[in-house]
Amino acid sequence: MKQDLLVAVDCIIFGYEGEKLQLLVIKRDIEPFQGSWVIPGGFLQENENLEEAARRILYSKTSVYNAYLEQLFTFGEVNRDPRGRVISVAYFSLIKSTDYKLIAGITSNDIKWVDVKETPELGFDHKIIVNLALERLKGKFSYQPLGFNLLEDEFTLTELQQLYETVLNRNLDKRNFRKRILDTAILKETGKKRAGVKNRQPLLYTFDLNKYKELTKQGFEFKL
Amino acid sequence: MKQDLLVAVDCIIFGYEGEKLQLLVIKRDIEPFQGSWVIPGGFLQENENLEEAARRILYSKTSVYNAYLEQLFTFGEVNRDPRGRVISVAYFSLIKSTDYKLIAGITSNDIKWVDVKETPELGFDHKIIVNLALERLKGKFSYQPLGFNLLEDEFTLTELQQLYETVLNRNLDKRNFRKRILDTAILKETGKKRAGVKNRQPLLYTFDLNKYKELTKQGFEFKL
DNA sequence: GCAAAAGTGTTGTGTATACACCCATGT
DNA sequence: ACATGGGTGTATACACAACACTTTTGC
Repeated sequence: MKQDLLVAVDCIIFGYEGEKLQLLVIKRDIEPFQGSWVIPGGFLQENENLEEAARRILYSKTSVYNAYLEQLFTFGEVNRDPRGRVISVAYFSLIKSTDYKLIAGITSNDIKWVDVKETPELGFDHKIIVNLALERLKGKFSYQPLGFNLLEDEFTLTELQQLYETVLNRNLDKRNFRKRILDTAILKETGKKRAGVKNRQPLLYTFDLNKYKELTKQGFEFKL
Repeated sequence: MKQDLLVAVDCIIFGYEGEKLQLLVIKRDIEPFQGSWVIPGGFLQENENLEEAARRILYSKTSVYNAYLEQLFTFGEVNRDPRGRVISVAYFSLIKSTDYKLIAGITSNDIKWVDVKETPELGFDHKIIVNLALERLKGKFSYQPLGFNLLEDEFTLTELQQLYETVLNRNLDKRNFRKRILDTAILKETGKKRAGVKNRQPLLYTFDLNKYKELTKQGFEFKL
């Protein structure tokens, strides 16, 4: 038994900065699609699992290892790659704002963040892949607290709300948002305030992962 | 570039009979796991898409071609197959009750339906795959009207409710269930009644696919 | 007429939404 | 003192959950 095909892993990497949801794209330096922007990917190695491959690719572009990572979908259209048959297992990842800033610093000509609302044309079928990732992200945001993976460890409620508004693409009521988030009790007050702002200093919160796990076990549901 | 691996497609095939959710399993006639029960699968052919492969496998075991089919997950653990590296793209499928009966008729020693609550040990990592499929099915049932894919074209509200109770694994209130289903208006009365029962004859309904599509476009949400 | 399942509304309870003003800080 | 965003409570509408009796049919 032999198959004349290859298995690749592609990563949709999301960041959040300037109240915009950002996507990491790289410029291909070889054919096919030389010079086109694409999402980072690579071929699966013999001794690695799919998720390991995704983390390897993620790390190679961002130097981030422990980001949120989730399998999205597997694409296998016969003609999706002009070189031949390539099956692509797509993963999507959420990068913390602190890490985002480091990556932004090493920006070169062939790697950059783009606002997902202004995504350029992408090589292969990567536009389709990204669109699916966006739908999934939006869907998951409504019933799972993923937002914390895109912010810094400590954040204000307003920052969190702005993130949700960006991803869900609608405005949320400030008081209702705060009430719901605080009622679920998955946030912990740090007692600190963000200083150096030109108005009242907002309280800083962290995501209480243990509390969240505990609640999840009890069949708790988060919805927004 | 060369990879020493194979891509397989495996199908979790669900049916519904006797108020039980059923899973189609086959007995392997070759090593590895010879004599074990497994879910149907096969290797991806060069000229077929992933979903086409899933349909081919589905058809080869059930003679059903147009069942509900959805990609579930891709499994790629390094040692999941003793023969070597095999990536498996899993699909799950829902078989109408009418088709179920045909398949049940051709039951042989090496293919059978089993109640998912009494699934035997399965070869490879298929138990894990089936469990994931069950979770996904349960999840989707709550917010997408998939039930109709497991019943006959015409069904009674009680039958529909029993199906939901089986899949969701909890009891539902009859009046509330009927109210909600009928309020969404995705059902059409046929005007017919099911005769030959030893009590009052229940009305028969069909799923109104067009209405459902229309409502979905308007951002309607189904929840149970 | 009896057994068995079909069919049918109302009421309370909790949840989601809409909404406006005062507070702290920097300039 | 003024501009900027932070922080807070209530009233209303809506959705969900609980609940029991009458009707039809076959035997």
